[in-house]
Amino acid sequence: MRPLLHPSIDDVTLEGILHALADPVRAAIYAELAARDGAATCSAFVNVIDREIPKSTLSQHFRALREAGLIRSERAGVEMRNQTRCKELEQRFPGLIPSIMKAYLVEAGEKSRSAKRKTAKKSAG
Amino acid sequence: MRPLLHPSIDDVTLEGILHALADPVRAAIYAELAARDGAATCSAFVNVIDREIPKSTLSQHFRALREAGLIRSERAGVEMRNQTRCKELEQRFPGLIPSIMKAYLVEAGEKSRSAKRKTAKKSAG
DNA sequence: TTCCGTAGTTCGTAAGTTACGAACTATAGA
DNA sequence: TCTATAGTTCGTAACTTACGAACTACGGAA
Repeated sequence: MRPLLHPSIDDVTLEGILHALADPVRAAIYAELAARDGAATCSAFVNVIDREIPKSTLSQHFRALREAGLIRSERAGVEMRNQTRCKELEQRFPGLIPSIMKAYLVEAGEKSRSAKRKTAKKSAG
Repeated sequence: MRPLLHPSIDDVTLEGILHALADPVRAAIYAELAARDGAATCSAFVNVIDREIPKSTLSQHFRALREAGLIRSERAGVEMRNQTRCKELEQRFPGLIPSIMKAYLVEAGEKSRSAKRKTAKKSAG
């Protein structure tokens, strides 16, 4: 098992960040992590989107976020504790992550509204 | 030749934007287009990065930017005029594009500084 | 009109990337 | 030492991307 790789903040690239967050599963994981105070395990995200994510896939997503410099992971017993590197990232690219998260929430809001409309239609029809 | 496809601004997704701008060639094209006042042709970007980009590849990059909703393209005689959709995008995801461009310029600044250091070393050595 | 040149698109394919199940490693606790 | 839990790695099939060759679209000259 190769050791966890965390790039130094100076080696974090815009390209890497955008690529990592361009995936909807990773964006959901990051948004959820950012919304929490502390750290969270990987397996807490098995249902972060509508369908269940296989754990090998989830593991790859965490690796992608980690190697892009978005999160920091450390082993704690049998599980893994993950947290965002938001302070460092804010220093490196001021305003970037907050504006992406804001856009993420704009979209999440639209989705939940359109879901509600569908539910309303169903119960009306 | 299929007609140019421009998504309605409401159909523009964060995922699409991040994916489009996660490519360094497309980010460079977009940044360059955003820095200009008016529109520019595709072929103006053959050398937007250090090496020359084949025109078929360039064409695909423009399509990607267009279909992500980042630019608007229209035929003008034999060439194509491209411009950003920055005002619409600003309405849809306030602050998103400016903060990505800001981060892009942070990195571009770092690169030019490290290139200068190399040049200085060379002429000193 | 026909021919030619320029600008850009499409297609085929080779190379690269991603997703996921099966098999594995690491750790805690009985 | 055995078992259970959490996560990783590997192999492979599916998907995506890059680029050359061949094409389309248009303008201008003859």
